Amino acid sequence: MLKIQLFPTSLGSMATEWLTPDQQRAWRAYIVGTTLLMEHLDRELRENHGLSLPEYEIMVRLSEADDRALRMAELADSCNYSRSRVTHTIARMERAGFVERRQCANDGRGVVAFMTEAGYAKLVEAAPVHVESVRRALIEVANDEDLEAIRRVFSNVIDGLQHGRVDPLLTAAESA
Amino acid sequence: MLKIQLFPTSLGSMATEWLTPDQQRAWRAYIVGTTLLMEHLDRELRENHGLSLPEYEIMVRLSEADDRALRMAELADSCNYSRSRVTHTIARMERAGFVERRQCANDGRGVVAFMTEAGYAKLVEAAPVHVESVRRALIEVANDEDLEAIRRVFSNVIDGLQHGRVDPLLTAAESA
DNA sequence: CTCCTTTAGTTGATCATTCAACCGTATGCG
DNA sequence: CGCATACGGTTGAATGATCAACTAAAGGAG
Repeated sequence: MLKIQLFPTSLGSMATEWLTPDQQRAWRAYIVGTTLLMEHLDRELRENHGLSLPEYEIMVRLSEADDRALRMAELADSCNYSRSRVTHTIARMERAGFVERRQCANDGRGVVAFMTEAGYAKLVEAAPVHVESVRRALIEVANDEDLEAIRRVFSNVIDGLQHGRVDPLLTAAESA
Repeated sequence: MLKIQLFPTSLGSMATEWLTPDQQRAWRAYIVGTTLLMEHLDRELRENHGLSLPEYEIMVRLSEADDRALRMAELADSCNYSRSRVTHTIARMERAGFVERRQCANDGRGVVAFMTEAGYAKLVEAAPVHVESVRRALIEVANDEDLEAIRRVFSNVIDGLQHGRVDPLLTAAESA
């Protein structure tokens, strides 16, 4: 029985390079580890602080911005979330009292989201616990070289995906 | 204006170690890179093959199993998905004709999901393209040492989270 | 053997995200 | 100046995931 595995075999018509066993192990560990890590961090935030991980990311970005405020599009860009997602998430956070929206002063199209005092207090409460979880789950099981490799690799991933060096439509055309 | 940043400051009552700048950069690159990578891989599978990333993961696990079949609980464990999620996802895949469910022969509680010929054909079609995307987006922007670091770190993450060495309730009790 | 606890999987309601369409505003070209 | 295009953000329906509760089957203790 032929099994699909992500290393060399005569699968498909495409002259494709499959992953080596080492590449495969790295990929699988990354996928499973990331699934567990995100679920763990999200569950802890929700149970202890009533925040989801995306809400936490948004609050971090707002807290770092001048006047704790960002345009919706800037917020979407910095989190790499869709504008629709940010609109829905900010609406929920506004209902919870963590954020308020105001019209942009110099661009009638724009909306600025800024963090309320309640939101800031919530982040102050949640951040130390969250960072501790990140440390225990990831930072403490890696050494400095490992972390530098992660930083370098995922910076390269960002470069490739964000700046169009990996374009599936383009690569499909090249193969044609 | 005090900004929340993930490195040392007098935030919170907990005697917490914040992340160093290097740790912070690794963490941020990982979070943003992972968000982009998952969105990219999921979008490509959906647009080109009508599969979501979780559905693809499930199909890979089934294809690797004896007789291309797994119990629902085994499937949930191997993907690190909840049983409820697996039930809903398998129901959708069954409606699409990629999977069939049967009663377990020697345990009346159990249900076995196995891949149909149509499902297998779909995976054969999708796998080379998906692997190529993984190669281009991640493997090609890392060297062998980087990949070994990723494998080691995320294996450690899995160990810590899956085998109870990071237990938020326990760590909270220890701090009390 | 009976009964209680645990396991396996499902169900349906709710929530969060995605998607396409929409509306209002800004910009730039003819 | 008017109009067409692009931008910014929102909306609501559809989809997928989560959650708590549920049912059926298995196992073990008394």
